[in-house]
Amino acid sequence: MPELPEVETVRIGLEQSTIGRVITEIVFQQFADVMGGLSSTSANDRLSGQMILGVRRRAKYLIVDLDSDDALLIHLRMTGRLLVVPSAQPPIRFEHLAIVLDNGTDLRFGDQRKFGRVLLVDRGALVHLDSRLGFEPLGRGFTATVLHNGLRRRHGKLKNILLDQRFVAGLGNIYVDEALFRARLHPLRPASTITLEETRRLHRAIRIVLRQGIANQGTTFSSFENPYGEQGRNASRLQVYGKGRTGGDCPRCGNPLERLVVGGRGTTVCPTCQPRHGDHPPTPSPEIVGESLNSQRPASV
DNA sequence: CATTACCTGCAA
DNA sequence: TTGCAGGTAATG
Repeated sequence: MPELPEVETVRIGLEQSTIGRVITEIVFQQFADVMGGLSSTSANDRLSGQMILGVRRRAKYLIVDLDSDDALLIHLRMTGRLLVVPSAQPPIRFEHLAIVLDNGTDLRFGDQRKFGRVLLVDRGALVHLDSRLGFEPLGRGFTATVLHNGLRRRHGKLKNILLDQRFVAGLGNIYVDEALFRARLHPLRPASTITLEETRRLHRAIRIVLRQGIANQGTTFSSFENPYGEQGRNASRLQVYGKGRTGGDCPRCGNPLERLVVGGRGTTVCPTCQPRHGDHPPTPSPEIVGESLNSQRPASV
């Protein structure tokens, strides 16, 4: 389930191996609509001969800048994969598109569930994308103050708002649950009631879990891999995500984790450490254990 | 605001 | 056989 750290991991991988390469051919495979209805002929006409100038990320989108005014706008959604492989290699699993490059490698896009897209867009059109996305949570503009101001004027459940890409762009289900746990905030907490002190914890937690995810090259829960087919190492660093289903215990207080549905998504909380109402500190003092949690934090990105 | 559609593999 | 997984757009 690619979220910001996974998409960033893919971006870094693509940057290392595709910049300066020229597209020689586009080959459509299983899913004809992977480019949003663009035909194979049109895709080849417009893309062949174009050089890849850079690979950017905005929220969970990848933007491959080309040397005309074009860009490839890629979203992996749930199960999309991008791999760099030798051109002679047979199609990857669920391959929908092969972008043949001039150095004997292909950029291959596959997606079991066909939610993901590789769109050819005018680069100028990206401002519209940008305008409907909120803060980059690792960007300079995303401060605790900004987060606090945003949360207090929103009404709704904290988790829903953190998942809203128009507010903060790049968080998904995994990292929201992790950030809320680290900040000791309940996902159902009305966002407008969050205090500045709590917001500072949340802000810090968001940045820590995302940076840790990137440093570990993403969370491989089932199928995520980087463009070279390597799995992410972050799954073992998760504190709560995925443990609620299996009856796991809170890594901070040892009580059983709880599973609920928030905004239609499976959610794991510690009912003790993430009290639903109020600003009371969790019953067991988190300080000592909390230090060891923080010690997992990787070098800043 | 919440729910459904989009898809498919896999666990229950 | 059912339903869950979840990012986003569309719909109620």
